[in-house]
Amino acid sequence: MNLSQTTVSRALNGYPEVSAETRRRVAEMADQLGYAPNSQARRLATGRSMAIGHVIPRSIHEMMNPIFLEFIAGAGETYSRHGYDMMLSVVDDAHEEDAYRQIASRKKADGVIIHGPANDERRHLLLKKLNLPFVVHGRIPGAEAETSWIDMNNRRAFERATNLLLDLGHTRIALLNGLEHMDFAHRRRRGFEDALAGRGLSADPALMRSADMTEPYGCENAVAMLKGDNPPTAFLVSSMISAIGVARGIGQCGLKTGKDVSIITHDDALSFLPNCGEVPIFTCTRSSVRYAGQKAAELLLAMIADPTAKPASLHMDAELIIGQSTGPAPVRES
Amino acid sequence: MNLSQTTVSRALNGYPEVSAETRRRVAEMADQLGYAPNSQARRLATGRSMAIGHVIPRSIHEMMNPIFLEFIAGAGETYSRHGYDMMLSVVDDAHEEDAYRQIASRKKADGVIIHGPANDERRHLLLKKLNLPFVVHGRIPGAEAETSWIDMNNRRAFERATNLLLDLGHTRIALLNGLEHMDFAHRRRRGFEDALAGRGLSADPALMRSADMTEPYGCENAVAMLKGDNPPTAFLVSSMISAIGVARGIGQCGLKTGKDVSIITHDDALSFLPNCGEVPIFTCTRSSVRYAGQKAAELLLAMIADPTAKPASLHMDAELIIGQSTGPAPVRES
DNA sequence: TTGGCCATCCAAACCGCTTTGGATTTGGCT
DNA sequence: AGCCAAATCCAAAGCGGTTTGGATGGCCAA
Repeated sequence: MNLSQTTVSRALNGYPEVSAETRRRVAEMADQLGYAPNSQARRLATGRSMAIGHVIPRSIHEMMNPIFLEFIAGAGETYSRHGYDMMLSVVDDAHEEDAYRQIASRKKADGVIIHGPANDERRHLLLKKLNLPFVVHGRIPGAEAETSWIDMNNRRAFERATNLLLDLGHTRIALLNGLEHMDFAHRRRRGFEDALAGRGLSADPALMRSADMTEPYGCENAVAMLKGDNPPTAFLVSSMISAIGVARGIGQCGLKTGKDVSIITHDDALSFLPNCGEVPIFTCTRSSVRYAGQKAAELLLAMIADPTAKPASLHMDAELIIGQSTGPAPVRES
Repeated sequence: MNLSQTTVSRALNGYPEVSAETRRRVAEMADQLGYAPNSQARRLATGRSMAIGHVIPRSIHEMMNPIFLEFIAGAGETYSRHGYDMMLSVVDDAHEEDAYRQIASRKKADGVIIHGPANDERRHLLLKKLNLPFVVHGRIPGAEAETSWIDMNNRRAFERATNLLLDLGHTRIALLNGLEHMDFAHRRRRGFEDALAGRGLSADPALMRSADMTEPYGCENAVAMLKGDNPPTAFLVSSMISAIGVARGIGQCGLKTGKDVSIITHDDALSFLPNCGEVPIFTCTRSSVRYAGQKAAELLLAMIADPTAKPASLHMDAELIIGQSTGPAPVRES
């Protein structure tokens, strides 16, 4: 070959100051020798780490669940398409801040994604101080205008779902929500309450729950409510997994889902929990979290490419899809 | 301060050639200035990338499921405890090999974990050629002795589960397995068949399925089999998610799980699908995949620390836990 | 006092790339 | 032929650490 390091670098990185012929030869050689530039060296030289960080607290709750993985998968596709790496840090809850600080001070990533914002979110303040670009999956209450985020319209989705149930004649509607200190759950609850209020009804606290969205959570609460007096005729559930539990609970009570008791669930379109077919099992509000991951990544990469740009966000509406789990409210026996 | 770069480096990295007093001052200053060594530079200088790679094909199948996330979470804990980063690459199935090659040639990671080995696995050959340390989550048929791996005893778990059902009087047992081109599913099937053979029975192909372990997969096949002639009285299922589907299917047929029809499922101890309590919902073979992740990471880090060491592996037995979903075979009506 | 030996600390080389600022060659035009 | 701009290519200076091979100074035995 006999070419300088400079030329090889330029050839490989697509700079124009190199003839097509030379570029071809370099590429060929590199290919033949299995050469690829050492990424640490390149990162050091360019000052960009070409990686996006995701900090996930170890605690077993909402976060550490399949929804998160699906999001990650979506984001990961976008990253690799743009030559970025994805860095996951699993940390003790107590060390979450440290993790962000380290990413910033050691330059481990060019940006991060904030997962699962809470009502009293603070991470964005730290990241701003650290000057680390970020995108929020969800929204930070009170910081919507000054941050980039991607979120579905949780309030509206649950408002529409509730309205559908009301239209079907249901008035005793239970809400099995996620943890309401999380922003998304908080909004969903508001949508639920708004819809009820729109019909002059008000939510019955006895029919509302807020917890980690496991399967047993759905089942146990469904059974408890159905066996109580003045039971609900419909359930609005925050996740497919819990909805499956609710369906099980309904079955345990000797009732039929979609006939005696209706269910609407939010469906994140998880690959292992398909809820499709001509008539899906569950009536649902659906929004692909994988797609959200892709878009969040795009937003973040754009921010990194142009740090002067204004914050950009994406607000998506969930589809309301009719499945087998809803029907008219049963006529009151009395 | 007025200390040389050398001294600072040594102080921070715990070398002995620096006085306690100086070390203290350096640490204090670093802390105060929020200084931490740039990781790219350090990596370049040391030649170690201090990261472990996980390549996950984008395809939506077994892999891209919650089990994977739980494993990742376990591994991630170990990594961060040892100062390693976790690098995830989500790639097109067709580019999986490329991803490994890149990791090796660009020195993106010091080692990788192979997920979901198949019956005709080849990745380990590539990695050996690339001289990239790796640990297999699962086992590679025919390469058990020459690779490091961590796996549960799939065959034995399913053999024991089958024997339990046989002891309860079940003879028509259905197997809803994962994709049998995957090693783990293959072994589970063997366990099932071995147990039957041990009693002079043989598996009925009409009662065996192999597919992605979704919820509907469980439900649909349960219904189909139960409505067919000569229906099974018990189901052996490869995942909790499908087992939930099976339970739903049983309900749809107007039957009672644990009474009319028994279920034993494998339980990976996923956080969002707890199957515990005094008497768990499902009788199961249980093995924590999160723990497997921790151990796999430890194995890999040890390999990296001492490249001359012989391959080490960990073979874990699953617990067989009695829950509510099993009971004696119903007496045959005839 | 003097030499020797630690305990400390430091200057400089190096890790493998990108990028800057020239140097050299080529080719078109007058 | 002579000149200039464009096209190529290259040497060397970083990037921010770690590591090597001494220097320096203090302390103790001879």
